[in-house]
Amino acid sequence: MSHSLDPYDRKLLMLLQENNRTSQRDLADAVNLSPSAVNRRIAALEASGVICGNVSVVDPAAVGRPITVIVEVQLADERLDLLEEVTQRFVNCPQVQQVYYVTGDFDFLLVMSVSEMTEYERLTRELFFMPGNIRTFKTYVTMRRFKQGLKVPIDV
Amino acid sequence: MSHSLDPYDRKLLMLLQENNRTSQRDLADAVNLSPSAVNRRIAALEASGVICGNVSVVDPAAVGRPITVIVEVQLADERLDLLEEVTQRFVNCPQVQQVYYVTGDFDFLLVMSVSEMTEYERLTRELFFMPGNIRTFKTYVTMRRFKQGLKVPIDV
DNA sequence: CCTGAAAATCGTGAGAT
DNA sequence: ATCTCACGATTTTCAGG
Repeated sequence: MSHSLDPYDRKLLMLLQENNRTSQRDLADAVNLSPSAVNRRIAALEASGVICGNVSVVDPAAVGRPITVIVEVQLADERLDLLEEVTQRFVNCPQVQQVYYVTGDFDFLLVMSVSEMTEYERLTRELFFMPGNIRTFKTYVTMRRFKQGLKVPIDV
Repeated sequence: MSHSLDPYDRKLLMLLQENNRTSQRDLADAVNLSPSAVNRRIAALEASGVICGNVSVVDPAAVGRPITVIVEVQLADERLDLLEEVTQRFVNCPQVQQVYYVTGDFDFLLVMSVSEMTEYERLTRELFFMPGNIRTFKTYVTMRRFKQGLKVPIDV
């Protein structure tokens, strides 16, 4: 695989995490490289998977999904095949934005984006009450999202 | 404000949430519009804040931050000025990706991206042990991130 | 609000250093 | 590895329906 990222790559990643619409010319100016050097580096970062996506961020409220719900899920049985089945159910649900499998008092933490609590209620039936393997779940409704991003800190 | 999004806008948002590098011509083909119509709509969506960002997604492991930690924070006092102070502390920490203020057993839920547990340990001192106002916090280390995105489901 | 074409900008490869 | 330059593609603007 590709070896350690040099300071140029890191700076580019920082900038692209802020705004990936910045033109390669401006990026070039910012890091003191030529546009084509920037072009090659970005291509390499994408090919190697360091950059694993390029997306627009949509304001949930603007598309009718103002409610973010956080759910702690506790499994009944951690057998591998059952775990797989549950995971798929979570991942395939479009309202589920994030699925973390964690150590501690519960097993999964979900972040969900819903339009109203009735929608969430309906989803709980599909996701948690369905067949089996889920012992309990705990719901937390967010009153406010103070920060929500995927930005990873990158040391220079 | 901008009026309700029509089906064209919704489709565009869906596509841009997947990949905002898709050329406006391809987008135009996908939604059956002219490229310039697509251009104007995207500009409007950005101006109105429906699209609130355009970012590259970086693989945390590839930049030396393989560990995602989830923290439940319980405050000692929910006085507004203290709350504000704590919030700022969380938001300003680069390792903190997400800050949710929630109802229920605890007050804040944080998602953090760190390089090692020692880094996390150091951050707990800055974030939670500092002056006052934090009663307790509970740490959950994620063994696996099955899904991590900000994609909002958009109904057509 | 759309289309279609013109104008400006940008991304990308070739060749040289 | 890099840069410069030139070409092709894309974005953006503008006239007209």
